[in-house]
Amino acid sequence: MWLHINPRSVEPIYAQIVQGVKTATAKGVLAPGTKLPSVRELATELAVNHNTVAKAYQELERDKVIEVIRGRGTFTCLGQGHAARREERLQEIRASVHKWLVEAHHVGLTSDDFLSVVKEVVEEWASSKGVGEVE
Amino acid sequence: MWLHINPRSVEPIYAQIVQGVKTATAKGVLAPGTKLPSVRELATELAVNHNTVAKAYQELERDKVIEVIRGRGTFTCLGQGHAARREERLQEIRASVHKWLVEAHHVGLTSDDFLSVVKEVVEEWASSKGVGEVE
Amino acid sequence: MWLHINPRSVEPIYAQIVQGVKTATAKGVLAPGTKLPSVRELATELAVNHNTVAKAYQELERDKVIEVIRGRGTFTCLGQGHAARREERLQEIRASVHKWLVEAHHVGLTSDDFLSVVKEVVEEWASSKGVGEVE
Amino acid sequence: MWLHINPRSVEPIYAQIVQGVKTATAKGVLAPGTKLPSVRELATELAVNHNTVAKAYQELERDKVIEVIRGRGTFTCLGQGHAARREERLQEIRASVHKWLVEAHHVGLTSDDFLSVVKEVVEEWASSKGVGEVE
DNA sequence: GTGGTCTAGACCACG
DNA sequence: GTGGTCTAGACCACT
Repeated sequence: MWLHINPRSVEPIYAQIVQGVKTATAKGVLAPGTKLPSVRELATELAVNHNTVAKAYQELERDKVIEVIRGRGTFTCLGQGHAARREERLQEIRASVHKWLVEAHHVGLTSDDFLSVVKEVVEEWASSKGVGEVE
Repeated sequence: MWLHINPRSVEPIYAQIVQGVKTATAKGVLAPGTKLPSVRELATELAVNHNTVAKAYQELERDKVIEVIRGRGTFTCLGQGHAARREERLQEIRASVHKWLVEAHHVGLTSDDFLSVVKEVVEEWASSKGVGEVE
Repeated sequence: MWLHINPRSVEPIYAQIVQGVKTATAKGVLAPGTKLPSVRELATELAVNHNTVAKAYQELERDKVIEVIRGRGTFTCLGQGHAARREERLQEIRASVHKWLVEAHHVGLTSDDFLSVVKEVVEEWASSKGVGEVE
Repeated sequence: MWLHINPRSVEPIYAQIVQGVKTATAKGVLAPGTKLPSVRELATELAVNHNTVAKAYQELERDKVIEVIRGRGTFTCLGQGHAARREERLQEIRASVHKWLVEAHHVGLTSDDFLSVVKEVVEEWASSKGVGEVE
């Protein structure tokens, strides 16, 4: 299964599902056009309430990550994402980086240390992205 | 004032205070050993509930960013932070970077674009850090 | 083919069929008395469930847009519509206009802008109506 | 009360709330910055579940019609709406007008009759908008 | 007291 | 069987 949930996390379950699906589609683990499990299927599989999954799916649909085709089910979108929210996201990214940069300094890491960590994650991402991708 | 709060933000106010103090100390705007306003002073100044400020101060004390000296007041710490929570923070940073990397991809940004944004923020930070710093 | 269905739309498929047939008859693309494809024919052609087409045909028959002659097939009606439901429809139109007027204001359009858009659509309709019309 | 709900309507209750608040703000019945009743207050007043109200408020917040100020409550936004979704809305308006134009013809109304009805609603709106408005 | 999240169980429209 | 909506009641974080 390409999706794992931690019900103990502070992160809401529905948000974990959203994040998981976004990650899977961005990585290519879920190719564009793939059918997702139904709301109730995924709910039983993850042992959560179906409303929780429904909320996640609705948010994903709003973000154009998935789409519902009436009577057939839910599928990952082909043209993933739209640039409309790009600037919005960039601001959020900047705020987040700034925040973690401060935290890093408070545990004795330099800006360079911080950058190394980021690069590390990006590289790990790049390599994992290859796996299972169609392209 | 070196601290600004936005009650409209999704970010909890107490977290904004924590973040603000950490930023100010990391930048050197608040030199080590500086006296901070009392809980009630800061509360009236920011027009927030004093419990909110108290919660922020508690968290800052736990993170060894500030220390309370009974009868004298609250002061920024000398030794900035401790390495104890370093690994914990690193994991959080990795999780955050991963998350935003996914979001970046979903608005059509490449990993390189993402890295550029991060570098940009880090550089901006480095330059602003110089200002007002004692070191 | 004078009828196109989009299974991705939020609009139910049966409603799209109803709307499509109504548009075609109103425009004169389907002259009064024209034979429509059978439920099963249309179903296979549109690649939808035949229950869906049947539901659409039932609604169209209720609205006196088409009539079923047993053993012969389904035909578009001669007298286009009846005034019985007129007041009902007028109320629905008013509600819809009101709703979209509000939405228009919320994206910064004035009432005049709104009216212009409506006129534009009406004119476009008038011109397209001429094509293929018998009258 | 500026908000009335019909639990028997086909329209979902949460959508009626959304529509009601949007109408009230667009008309000026709710001036920008006005405090809305809390989720639970409104829920008891309308005799619906608080989750239903919460869903409506969340949608209104996503549409930037209202905003939540932490611990103080929910308020109508000052700068109402953003032009970002304007083209999207215009397309929806066009589709809706087209649809109702067809329906109008099927009950024997001409395009001019239709336009009259629209104008009527717009004028009624304009006059009611004056009432209670600050401007 | 504010909104946010989650569960459990129900009903409905659609295909 | 698909998702969408609603209720009732619970817990939690924030102010």
